[in-house]
Amino acid sequence: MDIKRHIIIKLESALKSLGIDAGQIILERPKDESHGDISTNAAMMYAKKENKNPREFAQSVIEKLFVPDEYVTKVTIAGPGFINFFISDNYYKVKLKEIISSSFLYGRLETNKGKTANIEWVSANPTGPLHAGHGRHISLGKAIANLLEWSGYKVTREYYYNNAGQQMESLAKSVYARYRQIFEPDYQFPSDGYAGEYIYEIANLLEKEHGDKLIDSDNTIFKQAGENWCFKSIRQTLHRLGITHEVFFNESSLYDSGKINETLDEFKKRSLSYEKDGAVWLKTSELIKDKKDAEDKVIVKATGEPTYRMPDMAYHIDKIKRGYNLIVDVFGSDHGDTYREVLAGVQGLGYDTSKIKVIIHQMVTFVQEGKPVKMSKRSDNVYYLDDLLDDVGVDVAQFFFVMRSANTHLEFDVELAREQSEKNPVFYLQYAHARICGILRNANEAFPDYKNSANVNYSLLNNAEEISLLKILSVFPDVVASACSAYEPHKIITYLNEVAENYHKFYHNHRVINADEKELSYARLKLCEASKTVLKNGFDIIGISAPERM
RNA sequence: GCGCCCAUAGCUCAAUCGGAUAGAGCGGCAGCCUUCUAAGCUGCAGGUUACAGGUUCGAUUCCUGUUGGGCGUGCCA
Repeated sequence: MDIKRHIIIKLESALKSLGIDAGQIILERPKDESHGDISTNAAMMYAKKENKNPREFAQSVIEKLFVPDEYVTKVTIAGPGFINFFISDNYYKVKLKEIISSSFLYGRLETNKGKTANIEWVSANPTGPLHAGHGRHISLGKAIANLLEWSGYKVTREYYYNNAGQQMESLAKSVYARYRQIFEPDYQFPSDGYAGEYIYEIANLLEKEHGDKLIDSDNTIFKQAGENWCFKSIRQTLHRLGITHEVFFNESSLYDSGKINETLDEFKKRSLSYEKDGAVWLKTSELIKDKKDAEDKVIVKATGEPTYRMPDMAYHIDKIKRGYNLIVDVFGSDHGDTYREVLAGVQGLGYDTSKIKVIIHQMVTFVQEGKPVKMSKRSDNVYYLDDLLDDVGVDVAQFFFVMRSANTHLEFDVELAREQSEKNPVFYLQYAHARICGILRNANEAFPDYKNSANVNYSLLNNAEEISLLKILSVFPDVVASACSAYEPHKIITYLNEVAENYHKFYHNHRVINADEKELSYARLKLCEASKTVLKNGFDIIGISAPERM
């Protein structure tokens, strides 16, 4: 039973009997209770086309709706011409049964069932551990991947791995220098080297294993040791956050398979590239249409080496060819320009880029006592993601990173995040869950036969707090749908806050377990179970745990 | 200079393809624990949605301009 569908069908047939072939009808959940449970602006939309007074037109629509019926108790016209539907409490009790029986599946959608999605994110180069600033990117991607899964996609999580180029040479030189300094403290550290403390650690490992035998070795072993250490570090941090990528796509494979040259040839063939100053340029100024004053970009340097755009384009072509229904890229705002170039190039070669969705998120500032701080525990003055996770905990970090809309700058209050108190917004939600778990534990003792009770009298749930809790629980699937289509997991958090608020109010006003009123207790316990389900499922999407005790 | 993004309560942020009286948390003030978790609940105060125009039944949302901030603007990735 889907009430929205029910109402849409009624509206469509009402409009039809007025001679209007309705296109899309938009239903909303009004903010104000007095405006009913569901409202539509359809009358205003079509009145305009028909050149009629919206309120009068709404009235003629209502006359054709044939309400009240089993689930719709009342329909009113309000404001400039909204049609407001009031839904019977009985409907929500049917919903409650559904929530209980769906359990961990409640909120999972079929919208994208049978479709595949690829999401690529993190993709940090193996030149050092992840730092705190990476956190937003990582947590956001994790939550979006979860959202896609909840909407029905079969999701492939992918990491674009780049262990080539200047950066790796620099890493090798850095490791070598630290290694050699063990024996020759005055040995010069390269000016463009990685100053991080972890380089010492890698060097020490090499010394432990090989002594001084590597002094005359070439870069290879240092590069390998550095890469291995860094990549292991990255994966360990990701593991702490519960992230596993199914695919690590190695950039170098694009060279090995000849795809870079292939792509380059295609550009030439289509006259989308030209040579100038010894380099090859892509005509991005012509290819990019939605940005003013776009300039041409170099894709092959005068040295003969492709710039990063080349493999990026070949990579996207590869992903397109793999046939996903959706390809998601997550980028920080510092990559805001380059993705346009890459997509424009790919599109220029005739590929359909409409399936590629690029999520751009703004940067993070870590704040303490109201001031932006460079948090560092080490000599290299870097606040690593592991340090942040140690400081505030994995759940809190994940929550804070996903809490806000991605396209606005995020202020991460480390002080607040560290606080294990009611001030911390994570605990408000988790506390509601733990509270429910406590009650359910008590119920097992108070009513040993509760678990086996088949017939629960839901009609006993009649208080204002019970009804509004039921109503909020019933819209969870809609919230998942809207969060997913907008790629905005923070919408889930906003919603869960409403759930927790309604639950706490219910809890505060009504006692659940009461030996004298067994029937009522059972009904309320079901309401608790449903609340727990919604909270738990929501936590799963945003990627935090659901504690049973706090 | 140019491009992209942003500007909402003292602070951090929401606001359903443009909807009805712009909402939460924190901070401030005032209350509620002999009953299932007080990490909770209740009440009060706090706004010209940066500014100026425009579009329309209706604008925080769309358009133009101005101001202020973030990020780009490498033959780095």
